[in-house]
Parts: sequence; structure tokens; C-alpha cells
Amino acid sequence: MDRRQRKTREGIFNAFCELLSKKHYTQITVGEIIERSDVGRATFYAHFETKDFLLKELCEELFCHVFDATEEGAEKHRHIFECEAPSSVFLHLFQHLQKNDRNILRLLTCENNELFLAYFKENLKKLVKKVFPTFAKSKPTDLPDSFWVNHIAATFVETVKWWVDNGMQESPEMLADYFNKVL
Amino acid sequence: MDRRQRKTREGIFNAFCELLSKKHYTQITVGEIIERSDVGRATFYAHFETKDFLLKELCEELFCHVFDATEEGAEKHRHIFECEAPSSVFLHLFQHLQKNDRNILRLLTCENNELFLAYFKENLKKLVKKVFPTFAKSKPTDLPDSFWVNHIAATFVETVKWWVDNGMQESPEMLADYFNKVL
DNA sequence: TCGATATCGAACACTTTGTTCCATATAATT
DNA sequence: AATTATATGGAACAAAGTGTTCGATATCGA
Repeated sequence: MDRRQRKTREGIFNAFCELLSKKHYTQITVGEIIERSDVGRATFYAHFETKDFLLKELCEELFCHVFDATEEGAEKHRHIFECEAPSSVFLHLFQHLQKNDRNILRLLTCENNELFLAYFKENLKKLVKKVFPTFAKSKPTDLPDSFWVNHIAATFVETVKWWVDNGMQESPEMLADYFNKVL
Repeated sequence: MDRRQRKTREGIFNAFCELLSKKHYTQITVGEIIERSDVGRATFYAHFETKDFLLKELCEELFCHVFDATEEGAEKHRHIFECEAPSSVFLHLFQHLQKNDRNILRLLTCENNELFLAYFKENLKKLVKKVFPTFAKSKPTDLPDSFWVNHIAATFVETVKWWVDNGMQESPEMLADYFNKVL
């Protein structure tokens, strides 16, 4: 990608994140975004079809970085998927979140968390399916697989939500412990 | 309240619900609402400050009807809070939902479910706190109360979400069983 | 019946959106 | 270094939506 394109794209993402940490998504206008990122209106629309697409692409970039298991992704994050015991997968995620990797927390804690959490959960479900055998053991009898997968992913999301809502006072280890206890 | 006001208010609520079952909240315009409800623009704004307030009031009306424990509410829904074993409280809620009481499902199944589910969860947390002693027994040791309450409410919401996403094929009893099994 | 008030409908200023145009600046190529 | 290709900026634009105002009309409660 052209260096100019990268620069504008990053600038728009940054401005958008800053605005998201201040006000609700629906209240943010394209005008504000282009003013803060010093980008022409035409340029913005050359990069993103609408504001919704901007959000979508931002989410994809953030969550793919953490979850994706593509060639490079699997290489970078192999420890998440392979090297460690599956039970510590979630501990790693809590640690990632505590480090505020890629400013994800700024987005999780703002008023818009629903939007991001939806993406979050979708990616989590993929992850849970990937390590499903581990969880299959603790699955209650006569429970549909899809219900169990959904419940695990949802519990993780809700744990994170509870964490950030309460000021993230607990350590990642403590959180992973809570998470395991309720499953 | 004036009969005319009631009529307008109900008309707007109905039109709004119909629209919500067809398209996303953010894509619904005030113009569409007033056209479908045959109400003047000025009248709409005499009732609701903005579209957001309309949604808020709709949610309050729907969920208060089911959850509220005010004088009349407690009278009407005493069976939920007192007459039955606390474990069947949630079965009753599943049954209410299956009957599509007050068209709540139309709102839960549409693209906007996040908005409604947020209200849903808040009311559920109040309910869980109310019957907390029941759940305190099954609470794992060394788990904060607030975490446990949040987890129970979130699990219920996620169960309902899973239910509607899968076409609501299961009976309320089955759902209540799933719900109990994962807790 | 009568006074109060809710509604209608049109008009209004204002904001936001998404597009188009062209001059300019920057990147890639030779 | 010169040239070609393309990304940007900025202004202007139509279209759509928001929220307000006003006077005439219809409906309510007493």
C-alpha cells in the first residue's frame, strides 16, 4: 500500500479512536473525524465507504491481530494456540488485555462497548471451537455443543466486561481463576 | 393522560416496533415513524424529545411490565417473586418470552438486540439480587458476589440470545434446564 | 356548551452525508 | 532528474434528516 494511503488510514483510525473514547459512536460525525485527522472529506470517502465501514475495519484490524490464526498470525501468536495448555489460553487473553495491547481497552471501556464486544465474542467463539476438546470434558450432559460454545465465549466476554466496569483491579491470574470457577 | 395523548403515544410505539422488526434502529428516521403512525412531526416532538428517548421509554415500558416490583407490579407478578420456588423464576421468564408477551421477542430478535438486551440485563441483575440467597449456595468459593450476580444475569441473557438465534425450537422447560446446568 | 389543549401540516434554519471537480503534492518508474 | 501515476486537499454541491415554530383545526374534560 502507498505510504500516503497508510498515513491517512492510520490517521483516521487514530482520530476515530480518540473520538470513540470521548463520545458515543452515533454522535461522532465524519466531519469531526476528518477535522481531527487533518484529512480531506474526499480522501476519507476514498478510504471508507461509510462510518460503519470504518468501525468494521477498525474492529477487524484490532481483533484479527489478537485472534487471527493466519500464517503470520499463527506464527506470532503460536503460544496462544499451541504451546500452552488450553486452560491458559484465556489467561493469556486477560494478560493481553491488561497490557492494553493496541489500545483495545480504550474501546472496550467506552460507551460503545456493545459494538466491540460483538466482534470480540464472534472471534472468541472461533477460538473456543478450535480448542473445543478441552471444554467438551467439562460440558454437562445433554447440552448442545453450540450452546456450550456460546456459553463459554459469552462468559469470557462478560468477565472482561465486569472487569473493566469495576476498574480492572484484579490481576489477570485472578480473572482467569474466576473464569474457570464459573465454568 | 388525555385520550388523544394515549392514542398518539401508542401509535408511535406500534409504528416504531414495526419498523424495528424490519430495519436497524439507526436507519429508522423520525419521518418514517410519523408517516407510519399518522402523526404530525410537531406532535412527535411534543411526545419524545428525540428518537433515543423514544427507544428508552419503549424499553422502560416493556421491561418494567415484566420485571417491576412496584405496588401493582408486585400484585400482578407476585407468582414470579414469591409464590414459586426461586429456581422456577427463570422458567417463568422463558415462558413469558415464548408467549411473546408484549411483543418483546420482536425486539429481541431484530438487529437491535444489543440495545434491548442491555436493559434486559440490568433488570435481570435486580431480580437476581432479589433472590440472591438461592444462588449464594451454588456460588463457588472466593468469588465476589457482584461477579456471581453478573454472571447469572449474563448467562440468562446469553441463553435467551442463543435461543432466538437458533429459532426458538426448544421448550421453555428445556431452556431452563440448560440454564441450570451451566450454573 | 365552553375553555383547554392536543393535533396537523407546512415552512423554516440547521446539520450531516456522500459526490464531484480540479489544482497540488507525493510516490513510483525510467 | 524527468516523467508518469496516483493520493490528497478543499471547495462546492444536492439530498436527506433533525428539531422548531406557527396558526388553524379537532378533540377532550368539565
